[in-house]
Amino acid sequence: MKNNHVFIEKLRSSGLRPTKQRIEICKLLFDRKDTFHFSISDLENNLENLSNKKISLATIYNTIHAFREKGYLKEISINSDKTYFDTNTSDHHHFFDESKKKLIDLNDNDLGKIKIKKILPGKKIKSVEVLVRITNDK
Amino acid sequence: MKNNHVFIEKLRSSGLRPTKQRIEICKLLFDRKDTFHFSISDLENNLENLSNKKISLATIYNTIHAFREKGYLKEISINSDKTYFDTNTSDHHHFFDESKKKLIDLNDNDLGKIKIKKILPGKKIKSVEVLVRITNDK
DNA sequence: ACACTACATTAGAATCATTATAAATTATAA
DNA sequence: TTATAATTTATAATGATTCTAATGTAGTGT
Repeated sequence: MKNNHVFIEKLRSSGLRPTKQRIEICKLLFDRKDTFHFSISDLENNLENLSNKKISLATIYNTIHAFREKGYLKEISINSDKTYFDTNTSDHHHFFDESKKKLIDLNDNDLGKIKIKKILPGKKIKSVEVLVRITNDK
Repeated sequence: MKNNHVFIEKLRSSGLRPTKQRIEICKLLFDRKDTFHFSISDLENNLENLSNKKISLATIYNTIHAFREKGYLKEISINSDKTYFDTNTSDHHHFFDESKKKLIDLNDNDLGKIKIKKILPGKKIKSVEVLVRITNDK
């Protein structure tokens, strides 16, 4: 259980005012052992259950976008009606379980090295994202 | 310039009735040398310019979804407000040029083999998608 | 050729995630 | 404490996609 102070510092040091809504969302996202993959509606539901203070949907969107800009979160590319975010911001990839609509981390050991041989002059690589779609095996 | 007959056969052989709308869309998508990456609105614009018959938006959606189901098209995972499709249905991956908002094919030679070492019991791999985001070098 | 039926097309309405707006509230610095 | 700039909020607007139900059309059998 982390102290609020940790989050207040985290926010302040990246130029975000530590409001109670932001701290509440930090606690939910970052005060946990495992990676958290979530959509805005997941987050909304979790906030409603775990804290009795209601945070407006607009604030949830604003906060998550601010957190993404500050590098607290990674956005994950899935073709889905919803956008997914990941509290694990390190270089890594994902399974997407199409039956459960759940993301699963693939860490370095789970995936061979990816070698990109094509070079485009004047361009640089910003990120490499691998998504492995899986389904129930029949 | 391909003959309509080619498309009529293509459609019929996969169980789709060769209607004039479907043939028109086939001509636009598949009567070209290079891969075509497009969104529904791209397609809509192209249809409006290149053919004088108007095809309703609902039909464009229906047709593209049917074509995807029949394997004529691949859907591409980018985080975007729009869904993108690709006339190249072979196993391949993409650059996404974030400056130009354009997709570029990566063919087999452009990318080393991707090895997935993690196995989840009861699950099978449906697809592997690699997206390499690039920006202007500077 | 005719009629039948299942499949397709269509305009417009509905849906739903996300973004914008503008008024009220709050954090911070002076 | 006060000023001001950032933040939160309810609500409206947006826009891609899906749904609906009426009309049209292709293919089959007669």
